[in-house]
Amino acid sequence: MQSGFPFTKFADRLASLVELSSDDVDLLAKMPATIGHFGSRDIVARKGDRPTVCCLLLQGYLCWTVDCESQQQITSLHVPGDIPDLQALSAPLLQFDLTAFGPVVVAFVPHRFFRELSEASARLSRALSLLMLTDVWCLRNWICNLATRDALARVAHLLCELTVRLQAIGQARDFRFLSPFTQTDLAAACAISAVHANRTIQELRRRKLLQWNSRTIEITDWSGLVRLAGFQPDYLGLRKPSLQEAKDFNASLAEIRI
Amino acid sequence: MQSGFPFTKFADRLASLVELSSDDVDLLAKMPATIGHFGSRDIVARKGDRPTVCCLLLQGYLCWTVDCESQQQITSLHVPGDIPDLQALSAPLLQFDLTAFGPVVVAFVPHRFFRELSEASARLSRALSLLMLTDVWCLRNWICNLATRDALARVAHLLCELTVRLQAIGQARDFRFLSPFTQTDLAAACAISAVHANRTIQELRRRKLLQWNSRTIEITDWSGLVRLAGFQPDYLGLRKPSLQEAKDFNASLAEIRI
DNA sequence: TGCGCCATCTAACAAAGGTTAAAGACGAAT
DNA sequence: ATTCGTCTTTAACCTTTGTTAGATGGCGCA
Repeated sequence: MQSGFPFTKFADRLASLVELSSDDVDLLAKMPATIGHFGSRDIVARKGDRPTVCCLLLQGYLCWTVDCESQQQITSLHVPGDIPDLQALSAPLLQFDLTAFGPVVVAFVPHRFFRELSEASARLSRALSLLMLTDVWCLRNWICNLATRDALARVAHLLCELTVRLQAIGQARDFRFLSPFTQTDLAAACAISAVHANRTIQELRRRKLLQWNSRTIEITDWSGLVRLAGFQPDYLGLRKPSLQEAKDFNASLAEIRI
Repeated sequence: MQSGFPFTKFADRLASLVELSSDDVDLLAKMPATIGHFGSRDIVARKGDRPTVCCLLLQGYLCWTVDCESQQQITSLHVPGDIPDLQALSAPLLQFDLTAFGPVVVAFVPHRFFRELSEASARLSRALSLLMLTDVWCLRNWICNLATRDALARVAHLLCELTVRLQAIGQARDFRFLSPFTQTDLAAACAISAVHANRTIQELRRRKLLQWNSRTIEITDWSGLVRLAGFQPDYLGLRKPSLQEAKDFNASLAEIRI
């Protein structure tokens, strides 16, 4: 299972951003990688580190976190296929902690490999740049989320983003996915208190937008959730109109139920 | 005044991050630039644009803004010497608006020039990477600021960051600087209402931490402001310990007053 | 000189969300 | 099966901040 696995995960993610040729995929297949396993809350890379490898996330979730004013704050969220520390490639001093949520598998890939990729293929170089850029877009959007939405819409928006990003890598096609996040984690991401996170989830449940039971989240009314959140996924840089696909899927679900 | 001016501004900024050799400065001096002037609230580059030049800020302030839920949100702040759209170099699709605050002078510099710089000098390449990276660090810190501090500390933190960044480029040495920002702008940056921004500023004045009159801000108690904000400037990546310098300066001021 | 515009300021009230504390619920380990 | 710890849920109360609306003040311009 392990052999070839890391690069396909990454190829899927890049393919969600740009169209890849078979030459590109051949180049990616040469990726040297060391596999690492982590448990929930393990810190994969720490503030102050100067790693010479990037973390390609294969399974689970990684978040950039920071202990600020005596509470942990989540500043971004990464799904399999992402390389959270790609932008640190040429200036590898970490200013934040990279924390695992749930059981996590990563591939450590030498910085050198990505530099060689960039030189070997203009398209791959562009793809890597886009990958970095979407992280920045996500950060600005995260700021916008915290700044302009109330707790309910904020949580809804986070779940919309998570769903679409999972769908872009072929997961959560049925709007259902496993989540290692506790309500306290959700609170740390959305900058609300844990108690209010609970109130908010219950309100989302009451509105029949989702179910969230014991580590499984299911979005039961996608277009309702999108409307509540004011979610516009263009900032994710995704090639496919996942939202439209999703709407179609949801519509078909609705038909079945009627 | 115009000739040579753009590159010195930029060299100052890079020198705040890494030590530059005279060769590096010679390379920077070859920077081709077109000067542009903008008025307050002008949009220098717009969401959806695909520019082939970067914006080197020479005078005034540029902010990345986004109209989200019918209100303008500021997601980052840039001072002279910064290149707000440097990270868009290789994937130049803009997802946000770059807005001028106050009268602004920029130098438009072709993307090509920065690619050539990176190839010509490893140190300059590293400096450019650091410049991009500090933007990302600032974004994560901005998230942390919105998420973990109340309005008073949030405003204090923003002013601390602004002061240190200005000092790093040789401005605001005496903790006094011109500001084109209205209280409404401050509110848009800190995600508070304009009314509350006013209350907050008055509280900062009442505590004798600063004066803010008709476009001029003066920090009158730097260490008090730093303490209130819980400000730790390491995320700015600055080479010089500006904070220490500042503390010394403030201490000397205090002595004079006694 | 006076007008209009915009920024600042003030006050009263309303709403959203934080805090504390304690009670259930669930799962893992013994 | 029991116990422990963590996660979820509930309730009461309180603080911060938002909202609305109007007053004040400065500045450019006719």
